[in-house]
Amino acid sequence: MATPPPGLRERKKQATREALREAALRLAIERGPDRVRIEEIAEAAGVSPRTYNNYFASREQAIVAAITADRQTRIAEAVAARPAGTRLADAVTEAVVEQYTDTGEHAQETLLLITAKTALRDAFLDATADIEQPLTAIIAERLDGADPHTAPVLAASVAAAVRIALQGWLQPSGTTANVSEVGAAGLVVPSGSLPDLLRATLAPLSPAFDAAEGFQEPSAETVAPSDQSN
Amino acid sequence: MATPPPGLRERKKQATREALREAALRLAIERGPDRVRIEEIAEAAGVSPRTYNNYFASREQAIVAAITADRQTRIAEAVAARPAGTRLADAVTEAVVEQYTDTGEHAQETLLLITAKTALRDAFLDATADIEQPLTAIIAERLDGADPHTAPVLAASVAAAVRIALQGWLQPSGTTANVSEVGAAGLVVPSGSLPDLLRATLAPLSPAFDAAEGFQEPSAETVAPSDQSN
DNA sequence: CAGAAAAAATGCGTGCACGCAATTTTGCGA
DNA sequence: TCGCAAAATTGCGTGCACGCATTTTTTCTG
Repeated sequence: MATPPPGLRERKKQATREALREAALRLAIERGPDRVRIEEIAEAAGVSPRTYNNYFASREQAIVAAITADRQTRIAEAVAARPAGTRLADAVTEAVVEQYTDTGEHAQETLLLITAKTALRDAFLDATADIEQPLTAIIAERLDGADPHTAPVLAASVAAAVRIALQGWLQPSGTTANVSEVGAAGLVVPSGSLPDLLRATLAPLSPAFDAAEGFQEPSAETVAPSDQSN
Repeated sequence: MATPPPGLRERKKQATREALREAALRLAIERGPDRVRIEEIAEAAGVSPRTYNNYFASREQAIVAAITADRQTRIAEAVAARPAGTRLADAVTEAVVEQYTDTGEHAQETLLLITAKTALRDAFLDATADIEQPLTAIIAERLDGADPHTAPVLAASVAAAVRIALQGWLQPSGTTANVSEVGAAGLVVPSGSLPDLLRATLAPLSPAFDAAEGFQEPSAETVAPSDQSN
């Protein structure tokens, strides 16, 4: 897609970017997030400290990028991979769940690291916004012809929902002094499975997706057997 | 509710906060956003530079706070002010529109200032997240008894949608270099009226709200008191 | 009303994000 | 193959965000 020759220059940039984020993560794990100086990260990646700042705006961003790296690429593919007949809501939901279920090699170790420092956790949560752009594109494609506002809003809503889910997921300790009570019932699930939490969090948005799709095709009831055998 | 005496200490804090943001905005307008040193802001507010940083994490945040200050307070009230019979989607939408339609005294001047510098624009957009918490509370109240996940997600989605709308609204002003035909009186109001834009952007979320409300009352369970046709 | 405890304000030091301008690297066409 | 223009890298300087320890202010108890 418009990148048969990805460009040699661009390759080098991506290589540098990867080297930087890998170095950042490795050092952060080795000696703790606070004991990593950007000078060391830059050196480990073979660039100057100033160049490091051309790639990442903060130390936390670099570290977190090591796990959120190609998420934005995979998310679009994952949605596109769903059969065309699938409800858009389901396609997006399952694609999102898929992204956060991989449990990469050092994912556990990294997640533990992130929960430790607040700044890292925030950076991690902010990184969910990265899926917004790809999602907007893929949703707009499926909703071709609908109101131009719809796709961006739905994509942003999904990103926001994911952020909510992750927020609640890695929150077991340290509560927030809230001014308003949210009911006497149980507030947040105590760190159940992340996939289930994501599904539950995205569920409230399904009607919006259905309506957007329905507006697309006025006829034919969408009563397809929503079997998610995966 | 728990604040008959808002606390004398808390009052002083809010006063200081207000003094800081007002000073920040005034100085930013007077001499441009880049020519304001935090030392001056602090001095104008009668506190030390270090104290300033206890209130705001960045210069941009302080400046922007001057216009987004009590938005989070007003938004909840605005929703609550809507008649009980109103669709929640409409109540929220109109409440949001109301917040961004006031056009305060120096709003025009300030908006122009914000469009100029990218950092300010970003801070302004990030400030929309402030309505998330109040919205969550008020929505959860109206949806009392529903899935605990719903309210936070809907609130976050609304905030995201508002951000999208604002983003698109103050877009055309790219760089701050070329001023060939924009003119001095050229207010940056590209895509029609902001209220309409907000409504259009929030529209895709309405089905989600409707579904949430419908799920609330499957069969007129929740007793509606005497008719309050107001 | 005194004295202690909690909370905020302040000073200081450190690391760093980022603008700017000079330098090196990369890509492209003659 | 040889420049030349665009893009990336780098060094430098400036302001500043934020942790930490100290001092001042406010609130709570006896």
